[in-house]
Amino acid sequence: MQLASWNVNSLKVRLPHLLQWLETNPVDLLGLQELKLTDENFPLTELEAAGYGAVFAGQKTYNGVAILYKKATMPEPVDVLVNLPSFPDEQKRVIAATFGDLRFISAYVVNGSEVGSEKFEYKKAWLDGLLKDCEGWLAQYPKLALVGDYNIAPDDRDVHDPKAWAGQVLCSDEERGRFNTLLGLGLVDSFRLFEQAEKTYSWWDYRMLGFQKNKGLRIDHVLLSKPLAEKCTASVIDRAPRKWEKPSDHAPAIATLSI
DNA sequence: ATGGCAGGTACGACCTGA
Repeated sequence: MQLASWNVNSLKVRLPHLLQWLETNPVDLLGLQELKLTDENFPLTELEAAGYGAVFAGQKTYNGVAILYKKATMPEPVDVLVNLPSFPDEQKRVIAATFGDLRFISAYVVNGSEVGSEKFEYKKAWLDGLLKDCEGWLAQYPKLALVGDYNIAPDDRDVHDPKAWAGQVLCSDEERGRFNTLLGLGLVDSFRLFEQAEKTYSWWDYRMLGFQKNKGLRIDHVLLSKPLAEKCTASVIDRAPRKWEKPSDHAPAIATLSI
């Protein structure tokens, strides 16, 4: 089976890309972030026509997350949870659901704007809430996947210009420390289980020809609990849709599991 | 050092993203 994550930066604009991508990448579960639309505008009809069901938590203008599941291979979702129990939040950044014995979570971690800013404090507090809840989830669900836009580049290999980004938002010790704490709880960065090409990123700035110059960061991750990581046979980032007309600034991350 | 691009809101100019 395949588990994936994609920050689509407006599902309204990116629906054609999503449908096209699913045609060639019929993943079983897909976490989406930055829907930027309300629930009544969620394109459920179009996705169901493509063979996918969905659970979603939308929001006007900002944020919004969803989980798509392939109806042919996945059981119906149960125990749907929106947002973090440990961090009450108006912003829709987390959705979780159970498919059989697999707990799948799609997360849109706070950006943080600038180290030291109010939004950065919100990011740290939000991540602390995630860490707290994750500890409980891992105890409850041996097979757990936490995918999403983490807005954290875990180490310098994940940054096109580590010197320029040193200490900056997405790369600071405070953010990386929390990411490592997450790994310490028992999650595995599936991407690093395998040999990877250098300078593989998942996000490129729209400006300054970021993609053309490969000035990117790897901030979108598929994290797996150990029982799932043991079954993981591949983990890649698909740059292809970043080359399409009017792309999202993020590329999808995909893990393949032998289950 | 700065701004650059894109989406949304709403129809002018601003907010947010990373």
